[in-house]
Amino acid sequence: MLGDTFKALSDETRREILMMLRKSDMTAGEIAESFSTTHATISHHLKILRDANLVSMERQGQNNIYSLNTTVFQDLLAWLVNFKKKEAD
Amino acid sequence: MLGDTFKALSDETRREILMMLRKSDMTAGEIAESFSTTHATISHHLKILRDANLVSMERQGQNNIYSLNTTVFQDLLAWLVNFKKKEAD
DNA sequence: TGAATATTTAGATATCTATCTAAATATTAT
DNA sequence: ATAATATTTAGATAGATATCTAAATATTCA
Repeated sequence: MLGDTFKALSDETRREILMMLRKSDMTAGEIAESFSTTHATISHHLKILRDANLVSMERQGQNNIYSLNTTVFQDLLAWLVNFKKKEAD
Repeated sequence: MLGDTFKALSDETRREILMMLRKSDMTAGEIAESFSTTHATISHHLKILRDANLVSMERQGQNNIYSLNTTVFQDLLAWLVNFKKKEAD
């Protein structure tokens, strides 16, 4: 749902997480260490990003590895472009 | 702030308001009548859209006329495109 | 098996948000 | 000036959200 995408993107911490994941995949721990909040809080944010399909997760041993999921960004881009197109009519 | 944009867009009612304003400018009353909520509630949503610079308002007699503000959409588009560009590096 | 490590889940709390009703403000018309 | 109309603001409330601590789960290693 589009609302979930926007809601997920409305939080600064989550946007920063996405920015970090542009460079490379990261474990939950690596992500969490970049912030001053607890790991539990970051885990919560990661769940929201997962639910919004903005990231995907893969278990690798003890680690959960997170990576960027570009599909939804494309959907968002499509929504915006379409929005502007109709506006031009 | 980008967060305000996403926050404003995360609400379904507000997205619908923006959709309506693509077709033509509207008074607060006209907008409110399209929803089953109270005028007060719509007024609240309109304020959030105004604060996020997604719409602008002009007083005309007894009416407040709302219109779409495209600048922020462009900013958003730019953010998204830039996001994807860095990702491709 | 049991300890150590990585991560998530549960439960609590404080803040934020969407909504309502009622009141306030501003404009027009009688 | 008073009433009617359009809109917003104030105050209240229920539900959502970000954060914390503590506990649970899963995996690795000695």
